[in-house]
Amino acid sequence: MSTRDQGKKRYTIRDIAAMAGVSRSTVSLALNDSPKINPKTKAKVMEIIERVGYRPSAIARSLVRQRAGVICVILPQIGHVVSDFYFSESLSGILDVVTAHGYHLVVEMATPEFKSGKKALALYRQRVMDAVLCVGNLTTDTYLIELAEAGCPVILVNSVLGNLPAVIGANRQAAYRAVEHLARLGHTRIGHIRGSEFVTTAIHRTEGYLQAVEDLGLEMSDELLAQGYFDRESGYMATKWLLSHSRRPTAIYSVNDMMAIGAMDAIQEAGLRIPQDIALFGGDDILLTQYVSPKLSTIRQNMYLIGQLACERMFRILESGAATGLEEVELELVIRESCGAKHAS
Amino acid sequence: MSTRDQGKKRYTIRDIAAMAGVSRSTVSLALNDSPKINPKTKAKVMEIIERVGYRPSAIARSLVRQRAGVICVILPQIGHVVSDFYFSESLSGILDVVTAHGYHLVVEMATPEFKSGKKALALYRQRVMDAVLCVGNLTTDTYLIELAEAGCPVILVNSVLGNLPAVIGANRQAAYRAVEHLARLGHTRIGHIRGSEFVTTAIHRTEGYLQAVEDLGLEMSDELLAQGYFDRESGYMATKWLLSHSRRPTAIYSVNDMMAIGAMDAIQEAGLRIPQDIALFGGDDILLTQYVSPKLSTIRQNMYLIGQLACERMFRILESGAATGLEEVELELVIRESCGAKHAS
DNA sequence: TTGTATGCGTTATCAA
DNA sequence: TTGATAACGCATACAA
Repeated sequence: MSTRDQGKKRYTIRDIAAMAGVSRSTVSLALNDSPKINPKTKAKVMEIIERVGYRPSAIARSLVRQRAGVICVILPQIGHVVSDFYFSESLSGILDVVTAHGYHLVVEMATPEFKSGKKALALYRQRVMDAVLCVGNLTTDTYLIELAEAGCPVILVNSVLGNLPAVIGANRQAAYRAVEHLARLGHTRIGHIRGSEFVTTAIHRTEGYLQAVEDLGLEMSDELLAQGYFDRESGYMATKWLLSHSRRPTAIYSVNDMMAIGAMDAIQEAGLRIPQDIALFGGDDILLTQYVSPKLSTIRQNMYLIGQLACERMFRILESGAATGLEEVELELVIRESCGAKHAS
Repeated sequence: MSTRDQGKKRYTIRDIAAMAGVSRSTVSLALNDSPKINPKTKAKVMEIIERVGYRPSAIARSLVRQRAGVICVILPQIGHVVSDFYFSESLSGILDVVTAHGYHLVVEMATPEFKSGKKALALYRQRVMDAVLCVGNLTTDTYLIELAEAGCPVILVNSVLGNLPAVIGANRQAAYRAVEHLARLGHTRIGHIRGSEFVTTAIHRTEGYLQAVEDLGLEMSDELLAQGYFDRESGYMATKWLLSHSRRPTAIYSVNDMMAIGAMDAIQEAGLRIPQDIALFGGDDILLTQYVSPKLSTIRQNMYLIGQLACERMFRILESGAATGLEEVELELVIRESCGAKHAS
C-alpha cells in the first residue's frame, strides 16, 4: 500500500444498510438506540457498524437537526492571547464544559476585520456555530449586539454590554477589598492605575476603588489616578507619573497584575523599596505574581470558574431558548497577601 | 418584540430564489461568482442576498463538498493546559494559520477516555474535522497512528511518532548548545534533569546533553542524571537528589524551565547561591524565566513559529493529498543568557 | 420495518 | 448563452 491513505473509504449509512440487508432507516434506528427495532436486527446492524468502524456523519446530522454542535469563543486580538493567564484560564473552563456537553469548541479572534466584516454574524448565518462566548470584549463591540439580534445566543464572560447575558465576577468588590486592605494597614494616600475605559472589569474595579476611597475617607486626588493599558510597559509609565508628584502615594492599587509588575520596575528604578516605601496591590492573580520579587499582593478571581459558569449558562439558554438579560454572579474573592502590601511607613 | 430572538428566521437558498424570482441553481451560480450567469441577474440576486444578510449554510456546503473546513488541535490533558506557555504559543501559531486558510479550529484534549475511546477516529469518521495537529503527544500515543491509517492527515508538533509527518525544533542541538555554553564557562561537572521518557523533546534534549558531555570530555555519571516530569515540584525533587551526592554538580541543565525553577527552590533551600555555587540552565524560554530571581538562562525555541510551520505543512498535505513521512525542520535557536549561568567557581 | 419527505446547497444535464 | 430541472451528499422523522 502506498503512503497515501487519504482516499480510504468512509462508510455511509447506505453502505451499512446494504451490508446488513436492511433499509437505511433501520440502521438509523439501531444507531439511535430506538426501542422500536427488533433487538436481533439491531445487534446484527451494530455488529457490522463496529466491524467497519462506521460513524454517522456529523455534517448530515447537523443538517437535519438544524444545529452545528459547535460553540464559538471570541478572544480579543492581543499578541499571543492564549498565553495570557486571564484568557487561558477562562478558555480552559469553557473548553471543559463544552466538551462535557458533547459540543465542539471553535476559537476565533476579534481582529478589526473580524468585527467590521461582521464575520461573527456570517459564521452564525452559515450555521457554523450555535452560540458565542465572548471573553475580553470591549464595551464598544456593538457587533455582538447585532449578532444577538440576529438570534445567536451571545454570552459575555466577565464583561457587560447592553443587556446581553453575562457572567461576571465581583470586580467592584474586589477593588474595594484591596483598598480596604491597604487602608487597614494604615495607608491613607493610595494611588490607582486604571485600565482601558472600554473594558468592563477595569471600569468596575476603578469604581470599587473610588467607592472605597470615599467610604473610608481616604485622600482623593487626580494625582492619584493614573491611566494604563493592562501591559507591563504602561504600568511602568503610569507609576513613574504617580511618583513624579511632590506628595507621592504610599500604596498603589493596580487593576491588573501585569501593570503592577510594571509598577515594580518603576518603583525599584526610583530607588524605593517595596513595601517599606510603597505598598503594591494587583488583581487577577496571574501566575507571575508568585515569581516576581517581592511577591505581589493580589486578588484572586477564578477565571476558570467564571468560564465554566458562563458556558453553563450558555447551554441553559441554548437548550431552553431562554431569554437574554443581565445576570451578575458574585464569586468569592480570595486575597493573596504577600510582602507586597505591608504596613505604611 | 420579546426577549427571545432565538427563533429569528435564517434564510435559505430557496427563500432567496423565490424572492428573486429565479431558481435555486441561479442563486448558487451568483453566489459562486460563476461566469455562466447574466451579470444583471447576478446583480439582482446579490442585491437581495446583501439586503437580507443571507449566507449559504456551511453545513450543507460541507455535505456536498465532502469536507468540514475544520482543523482539530489535540492538546495533552494537563491541568489548565492552555495556560502553559509552551502550548499556548503553539496554539497561537496554529490558530493564525488556520484562520488565514479560512478554516476553523476545534480544540480537543487527549484525556485517557479520548485516547482509549478512539474519540479522534470517531471525530474524523464523523467528518467533524479534516485533519489533526497534535501538540505534546507521547510516544506511546498509538491512537494517532490508527487515525492516520484511517486516512486522516495527522501532523505532530515538535514530536516524533512512527513516520507521521512532524515539524520539530532542533532539540538535540539546543541541549548541546546549553551544555557547550556551560562548559565554556569552565564547568566540567554538569548535572541534568531529564523529562518523561515518552516525550520526544525531552528525549532529544537528553540525547543532546549526553552527546555534548561526551564530545567535550566532561564528567559523566549516573549521579548527574536526575529524573523529572516537567513541573516545578519534580524539578525541586530532582535537584535535591542531585545535591545529595558527595560531589555535587557545579551546573545543572534542565530540559525545561519549569523544572529549572523548581531547581532554584532546592538550590536556595540548600543555602547555595546561583550562579556562584551552581549555574542553572533551562529550556523553552517561558515567560517566567524573566521574572524569577535571579533570571534564568534558557534556550528559546519559538513555538509560535513551530506551530505555524506545522500547520502550513498540514495544509499542504491536505490540499495535495500528499504523502506522510518524517520531516525535521531545523529552527534557529537563541540562547538567552542571564545571571543564571556564570563561570564555575 | 421500510419508503419517503426533509434539511440545504452544488453541479451535471437538459431545454429554451 | 442563460436558466431550469433533477440528482446528489447523509442522516432522520414519520407515515404507511
